[in-house]
Parts: sequence; structure tokens; C-alpha cells
Amino acid sequence: MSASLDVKTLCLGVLSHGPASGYDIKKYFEQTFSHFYLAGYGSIYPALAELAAAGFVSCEAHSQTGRPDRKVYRLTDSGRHHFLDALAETEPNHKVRSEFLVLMHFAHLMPAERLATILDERIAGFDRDLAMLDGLTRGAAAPGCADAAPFCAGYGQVVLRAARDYIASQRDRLVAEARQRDAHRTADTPTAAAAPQRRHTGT
Amino acid sequence: MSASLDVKTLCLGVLSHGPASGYDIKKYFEQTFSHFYLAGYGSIYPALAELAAAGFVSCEAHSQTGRPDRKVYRLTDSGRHHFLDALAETEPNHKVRSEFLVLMHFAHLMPAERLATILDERIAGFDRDLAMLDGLTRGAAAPGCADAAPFCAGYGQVVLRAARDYIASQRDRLVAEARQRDAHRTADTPTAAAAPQRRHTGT
DNA sequence: ACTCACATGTAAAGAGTTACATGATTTT
DNA sequence: AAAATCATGTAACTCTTTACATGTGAGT
Repeated sequence: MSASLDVKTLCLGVLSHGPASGYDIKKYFEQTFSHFYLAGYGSIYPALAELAAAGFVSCEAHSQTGRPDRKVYRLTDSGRHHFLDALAETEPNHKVRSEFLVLMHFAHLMPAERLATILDERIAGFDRDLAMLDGLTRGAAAPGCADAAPFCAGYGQVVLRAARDYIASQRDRLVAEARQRDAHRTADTPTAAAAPQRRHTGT
Repeated sequence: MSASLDVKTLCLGVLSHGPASGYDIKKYFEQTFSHFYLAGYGSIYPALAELAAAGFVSCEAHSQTGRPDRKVYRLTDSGRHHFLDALAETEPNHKVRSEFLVLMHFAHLMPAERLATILDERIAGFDRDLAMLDGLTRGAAAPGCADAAPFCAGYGQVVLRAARDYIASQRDRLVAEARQRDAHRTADTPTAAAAPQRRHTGT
């Protein structure tokens, strides 16, 4: 129970829907996993090479004029078993890495305009993600994942909307408070631009 | 606009609330950032050493009997400026890395019992996180962050609850469907344990 | 003319996790 | 008697990101 569900394993998963090239897999990642798993060419191509070396996928090269061979990968029996094993052994972790929330934790050290920008950008970001999920839900799903997509897309919609609405509900108040802080700061310390540092007594 | 808000910068942020040791900082991370940023000793101690070398923090060692010196770090003026700059330059990214959702994307390849375990574990995990946030909200907050905590804690509560409720609302249906699939599979292929692979025609 | 889509790959750098190494004191 | 807390640090490993390297054809 320690398989880490890395890019290699994910590639096997994508290939379980049918043969595909590295380029195709990248697009599948973007369309389908983008709001909970990211991978670029720099991880996908080496992963496919390793999978081929391990015998988990076979590779068929199709010559093309003017561009590199299109290499179509296909899951082998061994690869399918390996993937099913990985599914059985992976712990269902769920991690958030949010620079946005860190910034918000230190919101009291920022000027109001910066704070407004941060909040508005994050709302816009969530709106973009929601629009993409809407597109996904309306039949534009990647091939082969009709069974699986609904739960993940629904999860994304529920969670992103909750996040978006929460931020939107707090935005104006937070920015107003920050403006008051800005006014106090310029009044208190006309020459110093930096925020005052508060000390607390140790436990 | 490319500062990556790494562990080093986060340590500066924690120290903006007052002097602390590496051990203290780890605890602060756990209590306050745990649901959107993780860091272990293996990143914190080297980060503090680098910050000291760069002059962003000063260090005072307090001898103790029977255990290593307690090294208390304190933000310098230069460090505070550096941190404020980082706040101004960091993009408010927000990334989710969810093995849970990946597994759910391939739920149709799993036995019903495995699926039930995954869903129940994730619900339990979110319940744990919610309980921790409740504790944080009720005055048990880490020292010095009274201004900042409410937004982040509120965000966590709203989002985690939405996620938890969504999973709980889908759980029974998904498991029931998986049981039907299991029954079909054993009926179709009495000898083969592995799931059948569906092919689709390429685009 | 310019940009987007197609198409694959390598190399170096950056960042974090995990395991190792040590050991007393306090709580259960 | 066992487990948790206090307390710091290093080294190896894993993984990802970013930049580099190359080039055509189709659409605007």
C-alpha cells in the first residue's frame, strides 16, 4: 500500500481507454485530470519510454512527413495487470498546495490593491475551471471515460463552486478592511513603507 | 512575479509572528497550514540554515541538558523586507494533487469493496480535517495569527464540507453499481479475475 | 506574416519526502 | 513499560519543472 500513483501509472491508466501517443496522453491529462493532477511532456515521454522498457506497453511507430514519427503506445496484458495492482495498492491521498491560501494567511501584511488582485484572480481562475468542467460534462469528454467522468466532474463542480462563492462572499469586506489598515499605516508611519511587526510573548 | 513561495519563504512568514525554533515552526505548519501546505523537518531545518546564511534571520542557541540546543530564529529587517517582497511577487496559484480522484476516475476497474474503502477513508479524512479546523476556530489558534486565520479556516470549512457531503451523497449508489459490475464480471468470465478491457475506435 | 497544432525527446536544475542518526524527559 | 514530546540535523532518493532542440502544415 505505498504505490505513489506517479505519471507512469497514470499513463497506463490513460492507455486503458485505448492506444494513444504521448501527445494524445498529454491532451487527455489536460482535459480530464487538469484540476487534480498535472503532467507535462517532460514527465510523460520519459515515463512512456520506461513503461516500454518494462514491457507494460508496446509501441508502434507511424512515419509521417515533416514531423517526428507518431509513436502509438498500447497497453500489454502485463501492463494492465500492473495498473490494476497499482489501483488496489494506492492510498487515496488528497493534497492541496495553495499559494493563494498562504498569501491570504498573510493578508494583513499586504496593501489593499494587492489583496483585491489576488482575490479576483483566484475567483477568475475558479471560474475558468468551472467553465472547463461544464464543457466536459456536456459530451465533450475524452473518449472512453464515460463511466468514470461523472463523479470526478461532479466533485470538481461542487468543490470549485463552494470555493468560488466563499471567496466572493468575503472579498469586499476583506478589501475594505485592508484599505483601513493602509490608511492607518500611512498615518502612523508617514516615512516607513513596511508594515509594523507585532511581537508576541512565547508560550 | 515568479517567486515560488517555498518552505524558506514560509518560514519567514511564520517568523513574522515572532521568534521560534525549527520545531516550533513545524508545529505551526501542522496546526495552521496543514490543509493547504505541507513541510517536514527535512525541508524546514535546511531552509532555516539557508535563511541564516543569507541574513534573513538571526539565530540564538539556548543550551539544554540532554537534548540538542534549542535554536531560536528571529526575523531580521532584511528578512522582513524579503518576505514582503515575496508576498508581492507570488502568483496566487492553487493546485490539487489528488490520488483519490485519480482512483475514482478508474473506479469502474475496481471491486466494490475496494471502492467502498476508498470512499469511506476519504470521508473520514475530511472529517478529521474538519474537526481540526473546528478546534482552530475555537481559540486554539497558533499565537499571533488572529487576524489571518479566519479566512483560511473558513475557506477550509466550506470547501471540505462541500467535498465531504458530495462524496457521502454518491457513495451508496457508486458502491451498488460496482457490486453489479462485480456480479457481471464473475458471470461473464468465471475463471479470469481481471477486468475486461474495452477498446474504442481512434478519433 | 504570425500563430497554433502537430510531434518527440534530452538535460539540468529545483524541490520535497523519507530514512537515518541520537537521546532524555514526561505522560499514559 | 510503552509511547509521545522535545530537539536538531544529514544524505540519498524521487519526482517534477523548465529550458533547450527541431521542424512542417494549416489557419487567420
